[in-house]
Amino acid sequence: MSRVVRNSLPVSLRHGILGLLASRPLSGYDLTREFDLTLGHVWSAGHSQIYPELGRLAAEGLIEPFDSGPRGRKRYAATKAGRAEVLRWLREDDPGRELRVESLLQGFFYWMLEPAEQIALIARERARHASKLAGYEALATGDIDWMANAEQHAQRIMLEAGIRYERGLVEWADWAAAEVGRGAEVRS
Amino acid sequence: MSRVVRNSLPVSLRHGILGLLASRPLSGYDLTREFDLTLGHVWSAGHSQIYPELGRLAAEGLIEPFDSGPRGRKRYAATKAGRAEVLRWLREDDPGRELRVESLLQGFFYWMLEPAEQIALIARERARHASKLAGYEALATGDIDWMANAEQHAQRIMLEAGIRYERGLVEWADWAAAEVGRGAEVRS
DNA sequence: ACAGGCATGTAAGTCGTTACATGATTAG
DNA sequence: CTAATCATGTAACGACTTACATGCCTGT
Repeated sequence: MSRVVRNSLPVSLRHGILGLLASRPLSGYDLTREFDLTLGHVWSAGHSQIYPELGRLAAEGLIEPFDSGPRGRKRYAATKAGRAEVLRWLREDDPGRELRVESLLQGFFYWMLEPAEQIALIARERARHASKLAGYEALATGDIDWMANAEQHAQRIMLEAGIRYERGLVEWADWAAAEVGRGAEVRS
Repeated sequence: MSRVVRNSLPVSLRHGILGLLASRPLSGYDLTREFDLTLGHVWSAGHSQIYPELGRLAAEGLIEPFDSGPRGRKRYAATKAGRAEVLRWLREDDPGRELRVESLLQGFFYWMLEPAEQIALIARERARHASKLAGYEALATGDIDWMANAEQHAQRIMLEAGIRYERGLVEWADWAAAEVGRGAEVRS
């Protein structure tokens, strides 16, 4: 009997899926789209990760088949145990895992380049964040009725996190470009 | 001949290591500490990932042993090819990989709980970010001479990214808590 | 008819975490 | 002398990405 106790803590993917299925039935394809569009700015997942996980969740009794549709479409819904697990996760699992922002990692090494080139790279980074910010803001001020229900409202609240985070980084990029100029001057 | 071309793009870890070794010789232990303390707020890595990667980088001629010290300490330095690779990475590889913030993922599902509990969880999240922010600000205003050289200055610039990002999330948490209250009122 | 999007899955390989394992040096 | 910290590594497992593979509907 080498039965291992199983996932002690991390595994965000399964809880992301479970959380979405707790409110309404969705197919693997739907979930993929949801991760891409909605949860995407804090956690991403591709379909090749989602389909196997649906299988595991079903095997564990946390979700169950709900119905079928055209083109082999299969929707799943959270079971009672699945919904309970989402609540347990929210209440008990304090994730706290580190942040990962690959593009900012490069910033630590910009100093190896000439100031002009550094400033150009910072501008590229600014553009990346400004573009995301614009997208989020357009969504926020679009024609969605964010107060329609609690779930919709939660999405609006999380969208605001993205807006503030991206706005912070756009402002940072402007500050950083000026700062690189200042540094070059001081040391010249 | 099934010689695969190798890593086309991602692989941030190797470039993080290479970037650090491009400025000065460091041991695996030093690198682990550096990832933990300095690069940590945008990219993390444990020693069990670093030691094998040092072996691979050495095998590829991007780094080489520099010297040895007590307790088996081995320092490596970037070779000419290694330094060139860092510059190529900065100039050509536009990372753009998605952001990952596990703790914010939970926010999408808070609506399943009572408003009072939601607000408590948001407070926990606020505390997490406020504490990080305080740490970063203390560092920034501490007694480090950030203008001492270009590398030091780059670290100050990246520290500012962390400060602005965490500040944005602290402010977000305050906004979110108020917003949850407002939502509960509207729908009651 | 055919293009585009819907829809599901598998395989191979890399990345990342946790746990295991060991030992040397230094400060108190 | 003994605890803390320095220091390096491996193993097992789980997470994630990219590529492969297939086929069905619907709108034009």
